[in-house]
Amino acid sequence: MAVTMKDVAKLAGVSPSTVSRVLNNSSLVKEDTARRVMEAVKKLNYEINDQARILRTNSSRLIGMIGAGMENPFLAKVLKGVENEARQRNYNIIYGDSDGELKLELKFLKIMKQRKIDGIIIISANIYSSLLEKVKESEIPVVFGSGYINDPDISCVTVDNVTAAYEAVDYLVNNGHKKIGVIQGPYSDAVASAERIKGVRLAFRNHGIELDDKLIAEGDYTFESGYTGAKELLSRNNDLTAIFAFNDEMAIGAIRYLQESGISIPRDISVIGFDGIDLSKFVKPALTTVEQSGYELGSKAVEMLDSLIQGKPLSNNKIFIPHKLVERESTEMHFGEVVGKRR
Amino acid sequence: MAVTMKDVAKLAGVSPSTVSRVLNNSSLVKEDTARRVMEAVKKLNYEINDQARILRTNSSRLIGMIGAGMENPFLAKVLKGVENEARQRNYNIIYGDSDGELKLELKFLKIMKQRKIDGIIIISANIYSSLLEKVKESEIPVVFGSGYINDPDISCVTVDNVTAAYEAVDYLVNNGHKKIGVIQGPYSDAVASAERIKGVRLAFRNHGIELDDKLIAEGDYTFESGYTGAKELLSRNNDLTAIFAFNDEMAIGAIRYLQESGISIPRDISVIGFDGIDLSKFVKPALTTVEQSGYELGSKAVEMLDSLIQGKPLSNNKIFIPHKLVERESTEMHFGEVVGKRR
DNA sequence: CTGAAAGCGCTAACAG
DNA sequence: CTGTTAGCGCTTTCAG
Repeated sequence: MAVTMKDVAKLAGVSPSTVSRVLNNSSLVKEDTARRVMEAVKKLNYEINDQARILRTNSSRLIGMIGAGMENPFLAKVLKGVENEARQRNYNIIYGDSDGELKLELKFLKIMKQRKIDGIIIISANIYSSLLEKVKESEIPVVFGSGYINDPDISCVTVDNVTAAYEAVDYLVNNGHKKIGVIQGPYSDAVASAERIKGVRLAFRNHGIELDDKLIAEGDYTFESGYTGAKELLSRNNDLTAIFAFNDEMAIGAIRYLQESGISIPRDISVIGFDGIDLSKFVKPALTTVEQSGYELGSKAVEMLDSLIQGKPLSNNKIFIPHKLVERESTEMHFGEVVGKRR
Repeated sequence: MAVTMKDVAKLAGVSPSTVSRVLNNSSLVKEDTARRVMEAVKKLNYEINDQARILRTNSSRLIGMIGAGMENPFLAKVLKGVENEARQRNYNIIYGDSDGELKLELKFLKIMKQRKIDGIIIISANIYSSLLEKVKESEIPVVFGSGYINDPDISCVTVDNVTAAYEAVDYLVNNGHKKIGVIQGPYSDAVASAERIKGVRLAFRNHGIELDDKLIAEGDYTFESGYTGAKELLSRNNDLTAIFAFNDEMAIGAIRYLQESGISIPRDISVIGFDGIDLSKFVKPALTTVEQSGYELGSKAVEMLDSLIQGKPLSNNKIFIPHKLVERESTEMHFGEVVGKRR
C-alpha cells in the first residue's frame, strides 16, 4: 500500500540496494544515479520505513526514559533536556511515568526491551535493587539520573546531594540558626532524600548540633506534603527558626502553612528549598534554594548514554552536575532568642 | 543472539507458528501444547521482538505526542494523562517537544510517520495551517488538544476557551471591576489565546465596557512574561483594578510585580489566572483561577484517538472538557474609586 | 488443532 | 560503482 524502496528503485531504474545506499549516504554511488534516485524519492513522496530498518539493523535509535512523577517541574526540565539532546543525536524518546512504583518500572523496562530501545535513562527516586538487577541483566545501556548509584558498573549523573544538603544546613547555621527542621523526601526514597539526609547529619555533627528525630518530617515532594510537614514540625518543636525542605514545592507548601499560622518569613522562620525551579523566583517571599539544572542533568544523561550505546568507554561514569545556593528572600540571619517574638 | 521464537519452538517441540498462536491467545491451540510453549518461554526467558511484529502486522501500538513546552505544568499534566490512558490501552508514547516551532513540529511528524505510529496527539498553541494540512494528508489518525479546530475532519478536545474567558471577565465585572487588564498568550497563538480574547471581548461588550488595546499585554505563558506584562499594563493604565492572565504562571508573575511595587492584592488589584495548576493553591495570596484538568484532557485525547485508530466513528469529534472558576484570595469586590488608595 | 511456506521492507555481504 | 541474494523475527494463509 505505502510506497516502498522497490517502487523507488523501479522508477529510478536501479536496484533496491542502490536506493538504500543513497538514502544512507553510502559514498560509493555515482552522483548521477544518486540524483536519479532522489528524484524518484521526491516524485513518489517516499518515506523510509523505520521499522523495517530497525528489524534489519538491530538499532532502533530509540531511548527509553522512565521517570517518576511528570507533574514535578524539575523532572519536566530533565525530560526536556533529554528530549532535546536526544533529538540532536538523532534519537527519539519513548517515555513512561512510573510514579515511583516498582511494578510499573519493571513493566516499562520489559516493554522497552521488547521495543528494542538502544538505551535507557531512569530518573526515579526509588532505586529498588530489583530494578537495578533487572536492568543489569538486560544488558541495555543505562544511565541513572536521580542520585549516586553505588555500583561501579552503573553510570549515573546527579547533583552531589550530600554536599548540597550540607551546604544548605551550613548556610543556615552560619546565619545563627540552631533549631532547624527538615522536610525530607519519602522514606522509600533511598537515593536523593537519603543522600541529602546524610549531608544534613554531617553538617549538624560538624557544627556540634544535635539532630533530633523530632526535627525531621517526611514529605513526598508535593506542595501538600510541605504544608503538612511544616505543621507537623511546628507542633513538635516550638522553637524552630529555620526549615530546610528537600525540594522547592515542599518549601513553598511549608511557607504557605507558616503564613497561614501568622508566622512571618523570614523574620520568624527562615525557609530554604532545593532545585531552584523557575517558580522559586516568583513566589513571595522569593525562595532561597539550592539550585541545580534539570535540563543539564537530562542532556548530560543522554550524552553519557550515547557513548555507552556506541560502546565508547566513559572516562567517568559517575558525574555530578553543579549546584549553587542562591540566597533570596525566604531566609535571614537569626539573632538569638527573643521572647514572645512569634504569634 | 537474542532468543527467538524459533528457539522456543524447538524446545517446546512445535513449530514457530504455534508459538506465535499461543503468544497471541489464538484460541485454536490445544491447552496442553500451549502450556508446553509457555514453559519453554519461561525457561528461555523469551521476550517477543516487537519490531518484527510491527513490521509484519503494520501496527506499532505507538502514539506520537507533540507538545509545546514541557516546562509548563499544565502540559505536564496533559502528558501524564496521555501516558496513563495510553498504557491502559496498551499503547506507548513517543514524545517530542516542539516549543511551538513549526519546523520542529513538521520534523516530528515526519519522524513519527516513519516510525509507523498508529496515531498522533498534538498539543501546540500554534496550530499552523501547514501543519494541519500535512497531518491531514498523512492520513494518520490525529487528535488536537489545545483548542477548537475549525475543520470538520479534525478531532479535538479542549476546554471551552471562549466561554471560560467570558466567565472570568464576567466574574470580575460582577465584582465591581471596570478597568481590567489582560495578559494574553503570544500573538502567534491563534488557538487558545485567540479564543480567550474572543471571550474577553464578548464579556466586555455585553457589559457595555470598552476594551482598549492599552488594556492588553502580550505574554508567553511564563512567570517572567507575567511579571513584565503587569509592569507594562500598569505603566499604561493608572487606574487598573483587576488583571486577567491567560495562565496561572503569568498571573503569579504579575502578582509578584505588583507586590514589589507596593500594590496589595487583592485590596488594590484583583488577579485571576487560568488552568488551576497545583501551585495556584499554594502561592500567597492563593490564586483565583479558571480551573481545567490537564489530566482529563490528555486521557480524553487518547480515548478519542484510540477510537479513530480502530476505525470506530466518533459520535462527536469536538469535545469540551469542563472548567470551573475557583475563587480564592487573589480577587475581591471592588468598591469604586478611592483617591490615593494605592502606593 | 498444527506445520510449511511466504513475505512485511529493509540492509549487507558478495560478486561482478 | 551496482545488482543479486539472503535473511532480520515475526504472522498468516493454506494444507493437512
